[in-house]
Amino acid sequence: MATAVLDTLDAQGLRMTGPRRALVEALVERQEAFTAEELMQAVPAVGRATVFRTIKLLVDSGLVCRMSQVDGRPLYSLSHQGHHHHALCQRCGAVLDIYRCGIDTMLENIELATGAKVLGHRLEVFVLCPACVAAADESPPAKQLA
Amino acid sequence: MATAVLDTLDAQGLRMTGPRRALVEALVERQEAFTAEELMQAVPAVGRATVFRTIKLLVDSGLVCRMSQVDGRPLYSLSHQGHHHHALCQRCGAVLDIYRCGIDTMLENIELATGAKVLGHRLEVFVLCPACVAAADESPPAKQLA
DNA sequence: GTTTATGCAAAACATTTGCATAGTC
DNA sequence: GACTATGCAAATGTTTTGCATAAAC
Repeated sequence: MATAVLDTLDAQGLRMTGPRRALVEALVERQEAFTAEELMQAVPAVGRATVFRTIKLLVDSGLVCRMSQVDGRPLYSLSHQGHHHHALCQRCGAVLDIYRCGIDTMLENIELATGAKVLGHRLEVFVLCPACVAAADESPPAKQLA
Repeated sequence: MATAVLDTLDAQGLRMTGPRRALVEALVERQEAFTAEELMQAVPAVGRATVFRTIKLLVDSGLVCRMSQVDGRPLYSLSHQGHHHHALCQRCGAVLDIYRCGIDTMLENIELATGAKVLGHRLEVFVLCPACVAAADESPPAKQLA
């Protein structure tokens, strides 16, 4: 599982070091979105600087995507494939991928309506995931990513 | 022009102080998006803390909307009406409002496809505005919000 | 006169960087 | 052995906070 990610790094000519291995394994293990701080807590042996450097490296490699939370702070998750968007569950922290979002049509309409040329976009959707919709009535929120 | 904004603050029981007036006027004067820092530079007489406090207050009042730049840093602009999105020109900093974006249909589809309940969303579109599309071939980028 | 807002300076955060050391290839 | 990555600690940049003062209602 983590191997695929590590292979990609290898293919990019990056060195396979202990810290990188440990960070990638931590990410794969918890199939969830994470903040830089959470990742530092998950792998305390690795220094802050390396965590930030590695996150940046993974984002640049396209292996991790950066999203933003409601308050604007950055959140990351392993990127699964191609261009897509995310729905962040506000209760449990789950991240749902959205592939067929129909945004391309939307962007075309924007170009037509405004005359602007679309260079890129970012869409964040804040949701309650199905499990949390079901659970929301019974138990209190358990939002805890750490 | 600035009056409408000030009236809204007044209606919310907030005091009409010199600094607030000055900040709101600065915002209205430059009909453009701004960062906290730019606003501080525009009204140097007002202290940092007050600038941040006032921005927050305006965002909470719905008078200003917070968006994010490509790098994730926050950008603000006077909000014109209702729910809408923004297209940020990457060359000149212009902000185009997008009202009829068709995103509601998209969100409904997301709910159907994933079973999640959509609580909210944020869409940022990064563009070249029409003027910049025209100018891009001739002159070099002049991105300068300050 | 009471309550709220301001300014300043300091604190709190999050992220980045310089540089010597250690690890990979 | 050459080059890259790491760790630490310090620097950076931005936003927040405490508290005494000043302004608004």
